[in-house]
Amino acid sequence: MSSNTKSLSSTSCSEDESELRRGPWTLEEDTLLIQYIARHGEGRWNLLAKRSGLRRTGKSCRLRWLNYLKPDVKRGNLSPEEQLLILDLHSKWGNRWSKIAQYLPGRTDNEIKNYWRTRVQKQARHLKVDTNSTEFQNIIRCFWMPRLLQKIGGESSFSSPMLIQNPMALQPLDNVSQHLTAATASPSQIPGQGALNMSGTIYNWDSIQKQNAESEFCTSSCILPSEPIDMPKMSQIPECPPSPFHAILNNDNAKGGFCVDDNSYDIEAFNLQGSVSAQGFAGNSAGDCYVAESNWLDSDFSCGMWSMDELWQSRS
DNA sequence: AATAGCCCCAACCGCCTACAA
DNA sequence: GTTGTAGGCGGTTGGGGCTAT
Repeated sequence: MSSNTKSLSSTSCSEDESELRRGPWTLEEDTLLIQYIARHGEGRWNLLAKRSGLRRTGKSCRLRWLNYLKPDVKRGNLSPEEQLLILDLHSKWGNRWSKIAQYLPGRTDNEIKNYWRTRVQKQARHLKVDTNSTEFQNIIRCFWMPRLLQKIGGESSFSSPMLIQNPMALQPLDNVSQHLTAATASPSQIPGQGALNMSGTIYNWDSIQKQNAESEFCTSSCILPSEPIDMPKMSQIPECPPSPFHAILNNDNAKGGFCVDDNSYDIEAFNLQGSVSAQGFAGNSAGDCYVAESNWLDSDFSCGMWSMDELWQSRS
């Protein structure tokens, strides 16, 4: 959307020279703002608004600069890595958009917020669940995030500047490193190929992919586009491990299979066939399978493959 | 080709916090 | 301690563009 071509808001017809402008920014306004900041720097937005000649509020100027004009603002679709980060960080911090945005260079809190509302919440609506519900958290952890991981791993080389620049990002997943053939290293030591650095840990994508490839039943047929998730049943599924990294990477779970279609890593593709391998869902009772966030790594998830029917039966 | 409905995102709003006077 | 101001944050909205019919 080109905001420069938008017409001004409803006040434009009776616009007085002294009135503040609202609505979409024009090219002239953008230029004024950029030039002023180039000369005087950011900050003191109300002063900026007065002195720059812009008939805007300081708030509006700040927002326009931070969300649109700032040179390092990244445009375009979020990469799988970025989506993964958002999902993971949101599970930790909730709607702390600005905090989440700190770990995605070039992305604004507004953009992340929009992503969450338009993509993630949309899916929750379709599935008739609340985004804060356990069911939806499970779906994200057990289906969406693994898809993103697979997508990331499937790309030729993983050298995400985002993750490398933000060693604190994905910190909640630190536990995973204990179960990986991981070596700590500074970012400068990171090999160019096949390694993901999180929290100073190198994750070897080759081994990740190998494990996935070895996973039983991990074919595209596991998840078909024809049958949506049955949410009433889904809601009965015991909570799965907090992190998909665990399910995918943990050797104990190598038999498990998340089925990922390289071409549809977005949540739009969340559909299940009658039989689904959902590592971490399994267990003879909710108590068997539920593992608290703090200690899931110590628990035994090696429960093999379960069909959805088995899962439902196990819950009954 | 026309149109209705949906999607996306830039921008606004209200609230909160920090800080200076 | 109180008040005013600025900046930041999360929630919400409006409208242009896209898509399906």
